[in-house]
Amino acid sequence: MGKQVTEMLKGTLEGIVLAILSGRPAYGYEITAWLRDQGFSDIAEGTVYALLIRIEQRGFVDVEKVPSEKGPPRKVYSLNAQGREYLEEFWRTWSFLAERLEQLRKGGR
Amino acid sequence: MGKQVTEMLKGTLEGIVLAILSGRPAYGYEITAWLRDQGFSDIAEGTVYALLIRIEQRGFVDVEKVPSEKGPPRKVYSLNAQGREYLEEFWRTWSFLAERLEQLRKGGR
DNA sequence: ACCACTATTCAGTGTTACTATGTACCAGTA
DNA sequence: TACTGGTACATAGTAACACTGAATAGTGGT
Repeated sequence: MGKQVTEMLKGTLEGIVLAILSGRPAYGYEITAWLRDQGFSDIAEGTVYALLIRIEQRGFVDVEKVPSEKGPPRKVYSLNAQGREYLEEFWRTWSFLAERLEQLRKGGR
Repeated sequence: MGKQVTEMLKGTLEGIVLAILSGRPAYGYEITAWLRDQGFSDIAEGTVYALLIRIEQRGFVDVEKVPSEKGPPRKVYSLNAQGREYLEEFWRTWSFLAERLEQLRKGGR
């Protein structure tokens, strides 16, 4: 999609994935497919997996290995209490930024 | 303000500054002060100056040195045609991201 | 002479997403 | 048996960007 999105995703992709997990548990391959479906056409698989490992190490998610009918076992991630707290902080930060951007767009300086 | 904002600003700060310049020409010190005023409390001066040099090298702005009543001369930046084009692309990218984020926030997965 | 404010610059660091590749498991088919 | 394709995860190296911290420099007031 271009470099602009790539840079903008820094910081927000993490929130996006946490938001997805707040709805229901999911695993990497599934998340990647969903993102592509939503128009994030060139998010690399490696990016998602790296991100998942990161949020696991920070303690935002619980992990469970679940056997798959097709292929190797899935690592299913679910948001825990700490993750929900962090997600709420993410939304506050996002709101702050989005409000200022909208003001700027509407001709404000 | 925390690391979350810092990461989220990657890619958007550039758009913010371009949007500011689309209103009227401005110089670094002024932009930094304005940002701090808007609640971006810990955007480093160095960050803004580096960004200005970057967008200058990409050809998005025209630069003019203007003597200041107090202190060294100002480098006044104004958005040129190429910059306006890039800014529009920025808004499209931002909209794309913002829409998906809002959907996610409203419980959609 | 010294300090505060204005104004710009730059070297070094950390974080994050991308590229590219490798590993591995399973089902269908020639 | 060997091959292909879809599923699923991992990782080393790279690029981009914002931050830290410091340096430089001009002006006015004490």
